[in-house]
Amino acid sequence: MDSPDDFPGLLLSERIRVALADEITAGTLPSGRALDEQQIGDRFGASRTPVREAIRQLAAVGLVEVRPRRGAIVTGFTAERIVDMFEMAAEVEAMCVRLAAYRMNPIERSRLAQLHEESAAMVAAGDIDAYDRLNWTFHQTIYDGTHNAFIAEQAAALRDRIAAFRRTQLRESGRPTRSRAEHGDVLDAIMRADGEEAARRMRAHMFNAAIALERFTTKQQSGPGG
Amino acid sequence: MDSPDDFPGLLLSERIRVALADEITAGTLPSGRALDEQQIGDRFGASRTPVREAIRQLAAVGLVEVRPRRGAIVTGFTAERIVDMFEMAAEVEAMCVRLAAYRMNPIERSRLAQLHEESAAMVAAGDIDAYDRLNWTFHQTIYDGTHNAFIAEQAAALRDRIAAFRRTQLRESGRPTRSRAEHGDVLDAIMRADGEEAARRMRAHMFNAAIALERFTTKQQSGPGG
DNA sequence: AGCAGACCGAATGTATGCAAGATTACTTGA
DNA sequence: TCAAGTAATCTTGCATACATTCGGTCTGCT
Repeated sequence: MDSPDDFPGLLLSERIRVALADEITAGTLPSGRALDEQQIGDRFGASRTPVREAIRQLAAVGLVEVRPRRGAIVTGFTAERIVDMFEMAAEVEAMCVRLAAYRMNPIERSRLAQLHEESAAMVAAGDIDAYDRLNWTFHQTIYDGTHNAFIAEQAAALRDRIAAFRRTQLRESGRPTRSRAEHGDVLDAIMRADGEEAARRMRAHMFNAAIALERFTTKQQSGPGG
Repeated sequence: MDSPDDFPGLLLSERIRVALADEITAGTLPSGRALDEQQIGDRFGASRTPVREAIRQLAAVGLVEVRPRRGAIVTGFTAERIVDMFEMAAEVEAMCVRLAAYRMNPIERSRLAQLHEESAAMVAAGDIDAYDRLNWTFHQTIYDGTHNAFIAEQAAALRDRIAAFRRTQLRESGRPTRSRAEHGDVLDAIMRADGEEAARRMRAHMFNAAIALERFTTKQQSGPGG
């Protein structure tokens, strides 16, 4: 897993950053684990310099915390913090869909409906990964529908940050079907340009996803970062 | 201005980061300006290492853009992008105040009202800096009132990012008085625990601040980063 | 004269070495 | 035996040196 020798074009610090991010979200590096620069450098066959840059990048995304002159530790994802992150994500999604419902042009609305149609086959086939990818496109289309590049960037960045937890919840039995149905409800409100209702339905959708995640993780006891 | 010799306790990279951030938001470093690591290091009497870290930190908050092996340039803040940032800030503030109106306990509401009372004297005295600081505390108290640590962090970070543009708008004649009156409207809705109304009023407040900024900058032609 | 290719310079990326601060362990005293 | 102070060690922060790549320019060919 720790073989940044692939991707020869990328910067060494970038490869280390991606590798560390994977290990953190996968739980290989548990919450609170101290990140020793020299040790990580040895593990990747690199010096401390690119490791330091990678750690700072991870700190910017919130995956690690750096204490000046005291080293970096993996961010502690308590259950409460994950709930908080999900609520923030839900509110941001609601915000985006409210603006998008008012601002999307007919072509954008049509594309959104088409994406929703395409997802039916994936849910029927049980292809969670494919559905998750199309799910991302669906939400990204809504972000862009706000016609606000900054909001779209921030929303996408936030979604990336909770990606590790988000993908988990789709694995609960029956969740993809209900997830798609909720998408349909949101889409319906968007088509009627009812932003407030779309926001309410999106909040409900995200709330249900969070509930599904909690049910799934409490049963499995294998959440990322414990 | 470039004297990071003050603040001896802080890390050198942090001092450079703050100094560069100031110069960017103040317009001393205009949009698109290339940031030469060696040159900046010489200017601050430091080596390239802390300069690199500072630049990466600035990239994380969106003040500069780093192209791999091609150096960093100051982010271009077009008028449209500033408008987008203000809209995002307005929506986030509205989101926070909506949640806070539902969740703040009596003590927190009382403290918010007290802050509002204290601001009256500063507006009357025309002390913009003092009012701006109390303004920050007012909004931070609302963030904390969401009882969601993650949302509070993100909202504060976003507010920091637009701080440079925000302080400018208070310098328009008569703006502090109107700003405080709008705060009073928001506070009123919070006290009645009417989250939706508080959100609407907060959106209006932020919208007015953006309008004031635009009026002020178009008259002055001295917006940060041009 | 215009364009293509190679060479050169300059800036970034990485490695290594040194200094300062923090943590830990040990010693000494009560 | 425990607590406080001190010293040793380890880690981070910074400086310096080397490697690599990108951009510009010069030259040669068409």
